[in-house]
Amino acid sequence: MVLTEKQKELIEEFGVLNEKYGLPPAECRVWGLFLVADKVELTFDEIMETLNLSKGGTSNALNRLMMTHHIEYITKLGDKKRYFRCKMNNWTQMTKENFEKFDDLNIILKEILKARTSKTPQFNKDLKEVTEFLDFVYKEIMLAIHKWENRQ
Amino acid sequence: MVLTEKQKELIEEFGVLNEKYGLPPAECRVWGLFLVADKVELTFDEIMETLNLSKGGTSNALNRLMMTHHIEYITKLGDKKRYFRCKMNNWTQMTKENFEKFDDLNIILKEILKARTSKTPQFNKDLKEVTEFLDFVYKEIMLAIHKWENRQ
DNA sequence: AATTAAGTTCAGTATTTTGTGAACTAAAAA
DNA sequence: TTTTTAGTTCACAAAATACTGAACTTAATT
Repeated sequence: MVLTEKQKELIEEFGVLNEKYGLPPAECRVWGLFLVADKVELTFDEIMETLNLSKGGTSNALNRLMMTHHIEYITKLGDKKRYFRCKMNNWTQMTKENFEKFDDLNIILKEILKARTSKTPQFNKDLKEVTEFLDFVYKEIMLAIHKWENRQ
Repeated sequence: MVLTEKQKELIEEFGVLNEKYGLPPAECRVWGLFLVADKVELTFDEIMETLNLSKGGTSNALNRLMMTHHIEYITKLGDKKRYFRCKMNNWTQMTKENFEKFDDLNIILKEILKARTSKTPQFNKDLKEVTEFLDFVYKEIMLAIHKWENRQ
């Protein structure tokens, strides 16, 4: 598969952004390829050749993307190959999970607050307010997602 | 400064969580120390000794935490030392910035959508819906933060 | 039964990221 | 003016991460 310069550029841009969130470069590029490619279904070899990845690297990236539910594969009768494709119906789920991780921070902050000395009342009050703020934002986000899911 | 086992544990827990978001371990521990310590103002040497960090490592961690506005320092007349402390009044700002980074993803997805082939209408429709979802959630989050900032 | 196809696994390498500690700077104290 | 204090800088070492490619597995085909 031949990519246009624009497609390559978008893959890299998408990659750099996701690397910031801890994904390995190869995995980002594979995910990005699914988003920019002119076809929806891609085979192992196509991905490997288009991105100049090794077999091991390709295998690893695809399996990680499947574990995180970003992609899936389908099979075709009388064909041994797998056809991989991007899952587009799980973004609200994915986003929800992301914000749940954001709530983990608040859980630890509340634990910290509970364990703090009483000798620093102003600090404790400030920290309490932070946890209240995070609680509030988290609830509003979940409400917003719920609102989206139940729209007509 | 001597820490209780509980304090040490909380520092590590807070550290592991923040390492997931790309912060170096030493920096996470320093930040965590400010959150669990029985004092609000800590000196360079206190931090270094309490966490068994090197001078360079301590200097680097403190400067990075200052650049990201997580901590600040005050000085005292007739005292050369700096007294570092955690900034607790910038969490709404910090949170806002975090969500702006979340919006960057949507900006790229919209670019990708614009550049896509017209031969994959279902995929394009799905991707468009993702961007609309992300738009919606982002707006609701900003609204929520605004609501919090303007509460009485 | 041998060969091919489609991928997996893993040892080793390359790269990047972190942290150390000694040498350095700049200001204050002796 | 020398010494001490408070911290910075930077070369190097250690550790973690990511990728490659060859050997392997499993199933299908010849």
